[in-house]
Amino acid sequence: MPADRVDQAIEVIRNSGGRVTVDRRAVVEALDQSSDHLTVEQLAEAVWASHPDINLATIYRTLELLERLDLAFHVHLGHGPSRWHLAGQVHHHLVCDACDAVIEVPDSTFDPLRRRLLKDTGFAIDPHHFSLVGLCSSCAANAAAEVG
Amino acid sequence: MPADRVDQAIEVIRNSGGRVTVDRRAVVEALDQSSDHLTVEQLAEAVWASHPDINLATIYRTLELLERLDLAFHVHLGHGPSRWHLAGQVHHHLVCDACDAVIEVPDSTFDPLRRRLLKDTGFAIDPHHFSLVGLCSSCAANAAAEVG
DNA sequence: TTCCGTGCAAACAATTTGCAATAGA
DNA sequence: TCTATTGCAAATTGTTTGCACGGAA
Repeated sequence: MPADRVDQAIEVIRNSGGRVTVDRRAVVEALDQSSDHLTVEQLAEAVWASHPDINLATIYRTLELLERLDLAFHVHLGHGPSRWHLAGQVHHHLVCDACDAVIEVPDSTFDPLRRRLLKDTGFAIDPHHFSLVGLCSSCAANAAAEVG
Repeated sequence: MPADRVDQAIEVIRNSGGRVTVDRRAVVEALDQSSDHLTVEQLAEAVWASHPDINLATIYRTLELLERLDLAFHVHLGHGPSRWHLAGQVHHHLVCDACDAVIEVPDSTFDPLRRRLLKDTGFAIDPHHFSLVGLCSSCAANAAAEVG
């Protein structure tokens, strides 16, 4: 039975020479327990639910550390602040420009595009840092209704 | 012979009820003459080359106006400030995470993906506001060399 | 003449940083 | 102990806004 994601991440921090602190564990736990694509503000609130005294700068610095160790990643979804998630199942985000809904799609959806871009331009899409803006089905329907 | 992009944009502003000012014309001209995907800072420098007294807030407000009239658009390319371009040939951007190179690809490259997402999720990708992060061919080669 | 557009400076949001105090290993 | 980590407050960056003045229509 493998240790959970939190313990695994803590081990990576320790093995990399970093110190395991209460603050760092709290940030990793909050990331692990919350949904995907949290803003730093949302993450901070989750952290503060159990550890109200952890400083916002510490959360930023911990996220920076986690990203350096490939334990967490951030993406820019449309406008607004960046959003964070623990490493795990790779997937991508469709962000509705009208209602801010986030739709997740599996990485494999992009395989044909990835192959084509690699062949045409040599460019390798980063599977971690990736989002598309547009209209979700209901907002697209509304937009069509307004025009028509 | 159609009027150029600058005159066309000015006409749209006038017809929409907006006033045609020296400042607005200067911003449109700078956008027209410069390369695509300018940051506001780069745009401001282009504007200031001929009109040093135009205020930065005015440039921001003009860009907001142009976007409202579908005359210009901004995209978020990877990290950093947003980047602007006049309406025109629709294309997309591949941004290298390592060297910040921007590679343009035609809109048609995304047709299969667009059809697939529309079919699978009903999501309609916005053709204007779209970018992919990854590694350009030379940086990907370097990364592979370092690992291997 | 009538408002729209502008300059200016201040507010703002997200994020980063310097430095002294603190606490892991 | 020794130095990485933290708290705090201030600095930074990119962008927006309030308000009084000036200029397009």
